[in-house]
Amino acid sequence: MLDFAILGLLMEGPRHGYELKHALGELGFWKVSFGSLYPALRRLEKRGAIEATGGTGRRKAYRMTDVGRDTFDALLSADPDASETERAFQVRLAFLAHLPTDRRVRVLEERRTKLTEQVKTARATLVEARTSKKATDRYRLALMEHALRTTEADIAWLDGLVAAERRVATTNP
Amino acid sequence: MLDFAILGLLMEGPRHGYELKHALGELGFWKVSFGSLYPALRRLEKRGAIEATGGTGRRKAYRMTDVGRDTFDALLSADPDASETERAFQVRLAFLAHLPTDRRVRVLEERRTKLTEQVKTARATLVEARTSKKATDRYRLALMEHALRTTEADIAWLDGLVAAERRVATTNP
DNA sequence: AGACAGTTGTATCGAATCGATATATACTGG
DNA sequence: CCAGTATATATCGATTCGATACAACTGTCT
Repeated sequence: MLDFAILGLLMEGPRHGYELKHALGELGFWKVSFGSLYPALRRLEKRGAIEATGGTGRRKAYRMTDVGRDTFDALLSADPDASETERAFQVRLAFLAHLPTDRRVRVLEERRTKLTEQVKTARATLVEARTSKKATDRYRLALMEHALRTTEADIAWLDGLVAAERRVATTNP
Repeated sequence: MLDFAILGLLMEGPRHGYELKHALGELGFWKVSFGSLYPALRRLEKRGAIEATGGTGRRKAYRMTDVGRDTFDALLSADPDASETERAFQVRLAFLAHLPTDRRVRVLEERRTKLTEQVKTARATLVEARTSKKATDRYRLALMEHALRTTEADIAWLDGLVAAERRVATTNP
């Protein structure tokens, strides 16, 4: 996933490691560590997906290669299977603009489906915990409720994104 | 952190691996993998914190030892440093009831402080992104906004927990 | 009874990621 | 000019992940 994210960022021009880390961090959902980042850059370089261009001073700027662009397109277009992680989805979302509208909506709706199932089981678990003979710990109940509410909020957010996408699609056909 | 979580769950009685995985999953914030769980059990057993008691059939139930109880207390009482992870906090929260009220409030408020700082920088980043010359990608903006709103919701949630804690403290002094 | 499918349960492998730490250069305020 | 902070790359060991294998137990259909 980190490889995907790096490639996505490099699509907009050369960057060096530190910049990539900050750019990722700014998205708000992943403060990637140097221990992940630099090995990832090495990985991508070895595969020929990126190449180092002498940066200013001690900086080592990397830029995309044709292989890299192909790799990125492949990762972006691969339809997300059910086992896709929260983080994987968010990275995909960050670069969703590279896909055509209909594909975007599909990605969003698949995620929605998954979250809806999660909410269903979470609700069941919560009911179980509340009606259970032996009282569940107050803080653990709070954690469950919070997780549930957060997921519901995520669904609402997705709905907003889908609506926006459809709006753009109709006004700009 | 997994070790901490396992110990916390075992505080309430013997459990076997599969049960521990499900119990953790039910809390809603961590679907731990077998690849993490079984090595962790091995780790704890080697340290003498837990011991296997012959479970039914192929099950291997583990129970706490005195060493384990001490380890758990130490982990629980150690005041969380600033670098504490989201997940570390949530695990701590799951077992917060083992601490006295004043310590509980302190844990919650330290977390609150941290999230408040996060909100501050996230807001700044967002303003920067919106007013920047080169327009930021729509989906990346959406990700930032969502991360911000989620964090704000987390803060409100924490406030609720603190309020509840104080209520309990005064009605039940 | 027997066969077959699904759930339960433990285990292990390689790879990705983390968190801490080391080190060194550039910038900035006093 | 010096001290402190931000920038920047790098590496280490340990943790966690995701996939997979496999075995035993629990039905259920015939």
